[in-house]
Amino acid sequence: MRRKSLNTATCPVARSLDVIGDWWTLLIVREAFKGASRFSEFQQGLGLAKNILSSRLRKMLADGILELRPAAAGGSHLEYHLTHKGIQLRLILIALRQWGEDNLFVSGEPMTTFVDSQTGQSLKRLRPIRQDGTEVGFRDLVTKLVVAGEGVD
Amino acid sequence: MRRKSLNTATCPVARSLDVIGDWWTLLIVREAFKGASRFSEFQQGLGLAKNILSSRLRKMLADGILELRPAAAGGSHLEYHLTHKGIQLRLILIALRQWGEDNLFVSGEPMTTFVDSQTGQSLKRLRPIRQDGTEVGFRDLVTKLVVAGEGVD
DNA sequence: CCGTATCCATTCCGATACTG
DNA sequence: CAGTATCGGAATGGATACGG
Repeated sequence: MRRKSLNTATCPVARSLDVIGDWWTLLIVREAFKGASRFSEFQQGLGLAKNILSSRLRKMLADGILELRPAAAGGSHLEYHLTHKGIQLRLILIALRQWGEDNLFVSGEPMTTFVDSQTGQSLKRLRPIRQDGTEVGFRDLVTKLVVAGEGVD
Repeated sequence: MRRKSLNTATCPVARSLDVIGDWWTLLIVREAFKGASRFSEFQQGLGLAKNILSSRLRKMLADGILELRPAAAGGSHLEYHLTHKGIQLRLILIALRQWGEDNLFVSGEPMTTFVDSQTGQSLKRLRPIRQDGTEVGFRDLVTKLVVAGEGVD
């Protein structure tokens, strides 16, 4: 039987996973951030089967994460580009990356990391902070039911 | 054929997805943050089949995300608790949550959100910042190859 | 209450061949 | 180059029945 769809869940985590919670989607987004925009670039960068890539790209277009745009340099071609919604996934990639850097590598292994292209500086670890700028402790978060669109606090 | 394992990739995003990149693992972590620690609590909170839950819990134990501890209140029972490695997944949950809140709900829908249990304040959006505290623009991130354990910049 | 074992349908994924 | 079509093996997921 098909997995339950989570797209009506009240939990945003569940809905997010329903859209991007598979192995390839976020890696496609990663490639897009690295500059990939064509079918072959994604395929070579990821090494996945073409039919899988095809179906993922189609789903990501439908989900509004990618959009098709004519090639920049006059080519009569269509390219896949991140939408605003897709660009915002960058935070999730950074969170995944930092967790992986801190927990999945042993000292000495080669590893890629994000650096600022201007200064070469690396990034600080992301931290959850309250509206007033103070930091939230590990266990000090509770879920609360609100109505979307009505500013909380 | 089995999906390629990504656990030797140099990209931390790929390795992270190899460990937590399926639909249930992060939801189990979410339940654990909400206080679930027993098999039945996870099962009722998520509504997934018991065999799936069983295999996921086992894998998460093997991956060091959960650990078994004797029940707090003298019960002769074992409970699943997040390890430090598991607790650090909180950032990923927050990133997923904020993306979902911003992109997957229409105004008026009921939605859960994180608030600070002390003050009731909601959280600010996560932001990537450089070591010097300044904010990084959307496209100003490049991946760079480094060696794990050697501090970058 | 805590799982494990089995069964079955669906999906995922890779490989390959093929079209425009 | 950019996909689509098809195949087969493996994994996923739900339901149920069963043992500790």
